[in-house]
Amino acid sequence: MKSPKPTLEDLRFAVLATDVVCFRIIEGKLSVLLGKVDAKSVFASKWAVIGGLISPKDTADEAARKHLKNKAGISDIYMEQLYTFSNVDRDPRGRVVSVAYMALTNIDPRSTDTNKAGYVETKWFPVDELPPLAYDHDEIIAYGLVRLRNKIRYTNIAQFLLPDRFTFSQLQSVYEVLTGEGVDKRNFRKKVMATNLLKDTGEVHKEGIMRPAALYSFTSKKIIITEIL
Amino acid sequence: MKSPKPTLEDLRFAVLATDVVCFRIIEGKLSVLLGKVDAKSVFASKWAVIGGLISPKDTADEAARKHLKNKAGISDIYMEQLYTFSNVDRDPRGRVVSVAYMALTNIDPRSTDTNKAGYVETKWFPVDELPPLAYDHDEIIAYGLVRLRNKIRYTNIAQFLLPDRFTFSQLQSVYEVLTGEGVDKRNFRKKVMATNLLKDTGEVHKEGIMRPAALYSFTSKKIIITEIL
DNA sequence: TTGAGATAGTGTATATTATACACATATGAA
DNA sequence: TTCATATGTGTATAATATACACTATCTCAA
Repeated sequence: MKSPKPTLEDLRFAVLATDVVCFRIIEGKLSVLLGKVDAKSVFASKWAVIGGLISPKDTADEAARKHLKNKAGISDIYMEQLYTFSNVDRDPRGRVVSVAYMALTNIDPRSTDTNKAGYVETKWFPVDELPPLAYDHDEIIAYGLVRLRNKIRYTNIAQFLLPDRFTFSQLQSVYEVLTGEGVDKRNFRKKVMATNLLKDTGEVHKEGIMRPAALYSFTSKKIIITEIL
Repeated sequence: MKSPKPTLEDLRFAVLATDVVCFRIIEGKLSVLLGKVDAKSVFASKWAVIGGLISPKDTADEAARKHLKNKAGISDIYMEQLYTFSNVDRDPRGRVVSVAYMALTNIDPRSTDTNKAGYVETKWFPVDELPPLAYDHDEIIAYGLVRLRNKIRYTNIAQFLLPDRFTFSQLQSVYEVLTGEGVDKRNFRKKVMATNLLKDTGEVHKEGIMRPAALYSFTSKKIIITEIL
């Protein structure tokens, strides 16, 4: 026997959320920004990636950017959609479907003008030293890691983990941290230069007692797909 | 001034849907399965990819499979999530967020045991001869096309567009249709064989008056990532 | 002023991989 | 038996990737 036709309310059963896996390389370690969950929550004292509910007037993208801004003081950041997690029991409080994003930055973009809707505390954790995580956020972070580690090889997204102008050593370091393997600097330079993704700014980077290094920048902020490594 | 705390009903504003871009190669043309929208709809006489609402007990994946089965009589098909479309006005009737999927098949898997909740008619259309489409389904199909055309180059998903056992010519044809460019059959064979994705079944394919061709199959149904073309 | 310490920057020889290319083979039908 | 049709195979050359080590530029301290 068929059940009666569902009402509109039956269909509006789910709360929509968004979660943003924000990556940054800190002292040679790929790290992710987490927020400590409020003590009143089921997941008290666990950590979660930055996120929250989507409100009626926002797209998932807009909601993701708003939560980054309100809860972590982050704006103007590279962001792309990862995957939508819809397991029925992923949130013990009820049905929550989450559209996950990945964000990349090279600095700590957090400012202090966050409202009180956020986390007890936000903090960057190296991806291989993660604390206990709330919800299915381990799965979400793992998904982001795979995406990032693949995409670095065939797109120009490395730029979002670097300052606007950077040395070849800095660029190479990003690749080594993400792939986990070292490369010969002469061969690395040849490969990267062959892609035409970089331009020499003519400026040099002076720091400490070392020989100054030429500063490069990416030619395009748009995602360009081309084999690199 | 801040608005009052939203109620649960305020947050459960969206209807969740799923849309499946189902691909199949028919007579050398990459084609997609569409359903003609009911005459009572705003999009009457337009065509849509197979999909529908997600119900409370289903994940997006489960909902996608159920709609394929109920509305197009399709089951046991390769499927992967594409992207979630959340534009506020993508459905003129109200807020509908859709989790899009891509499905691949080699035959017409439609059976006639579809219930009446479906479309006026379902039909395969070559991707470069699409009829007027409902909602943002042009965008969804375009997204699926990009995914498929990229993924064929570095995974073993070509298998889902082929029968279990296939000749090298059939395999090469899949690649040529999807990439839009021809390849030398000796070089193609070398590249594919180097990946170890295929095994010779020992059997041969006899058809018509031609020399029989050896039948191959993929060694794994699981998605394997390895450079092919 | 000179040498030590630190990182930047460069070229070549060799191995590996990709490409271009043409003919003999197996089958059924006439 | 020969014709039509699609199958199946190898090699020479070009292009690309890899391995590898020294010189250059700067600051600081002796």
